[in-house]
Amino acid sequence: MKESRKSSFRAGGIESCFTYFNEISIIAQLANTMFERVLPDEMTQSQFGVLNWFVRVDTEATPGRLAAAFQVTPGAMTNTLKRLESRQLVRIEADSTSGRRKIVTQTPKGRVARDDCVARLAPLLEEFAAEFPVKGIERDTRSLARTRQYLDEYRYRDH
Amino acid sequence: MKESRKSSFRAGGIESCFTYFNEISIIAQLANTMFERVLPDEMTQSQFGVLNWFVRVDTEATPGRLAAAFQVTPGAMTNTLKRLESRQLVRIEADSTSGRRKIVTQTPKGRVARDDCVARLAPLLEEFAAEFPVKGIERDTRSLARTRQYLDEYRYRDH
DNA sequence: ATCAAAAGATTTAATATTAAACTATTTAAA
DNA sequence: TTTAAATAGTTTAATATTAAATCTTTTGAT
Repeated sequence: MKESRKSSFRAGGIESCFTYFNEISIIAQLANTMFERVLPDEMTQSQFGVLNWFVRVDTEATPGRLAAAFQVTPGAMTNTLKRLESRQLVRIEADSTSGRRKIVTQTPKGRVARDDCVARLAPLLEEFAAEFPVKGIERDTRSLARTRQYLDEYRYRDH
Repeated sequence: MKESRKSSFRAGGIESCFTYFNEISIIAQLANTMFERVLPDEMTQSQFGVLNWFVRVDTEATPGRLAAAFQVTPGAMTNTLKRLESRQLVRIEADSTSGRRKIVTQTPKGRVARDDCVARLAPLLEEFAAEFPVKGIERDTRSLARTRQYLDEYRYRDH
């Protein structure tokens, strides 16, 4: 079971970047699994994400804006919103100013559900925060934000 | 369209960590989409991941070891391997030393397919590397590796 | 030696996501 | 004003993934 063998990207910079994105995607997967394990059974990450968005970003949104914010297809967002609506955690209404738009808002019940999720997530994050100095996390976050911004802009360039 | 409102995690450390994981998961999603766009149509990230694993880590593996390495369920890996096998990019054989294990290896054709993927990915990474100093990326990677390690160990603790 | 439990892999049913087709509405150019 | 193109959202068909059930083989306790 020998680990670590030579790679095949020629330049070192490329190899480093590849490893970098690799670590990021593994962390995302592990954190996702970890979070989903403590969320209520009927609540997925995507659903929580939407509920939390209404607290962190804005009080209302169109389905399209949410799809863009979470980088999923419009169809995926239709599905997520329908599930949230069926449990009355969000309200979906016609936009009076435009017949093709809809307006999504969070219901009080949705806010309660979101707060419950946050309460379940908090201990995990607290445990993590106890292990890693906040200063370092914040510095890393700033650095990650630059990468995120780069990728975000990249996808609107021509390719 | 007002962005950025107050959060609701009480402690600042928790909030910072939440933002941290949030950035990571957004990057993972964007990078994944970006990578999948340049990979050949019939090749998914998961499939490339397995092919690349054989170059980066070891020349043979059991399905279970691969499932663990990629943090997916055994069923998901069965599916991925069957698809790779159907295109003769990997070989799946019985393990002579154990009747319940199987041994997966990469075929020469699989290695060629992997090299082709790397060639397609390289320009993207090169462009990225040109924008971000390698030193910084490597420092961030070390930091991320610590987080990954923490999460990796976390899931084996009792909860 | 026997047998219960664990381990490795697969199958099944359900869900989430995507790409692509489609419907309806709005915009803007002729 | 008419109409072609663009925009917003939904639906559909296919795929990837998961959890749970199942099958087989191995391990280990007695």
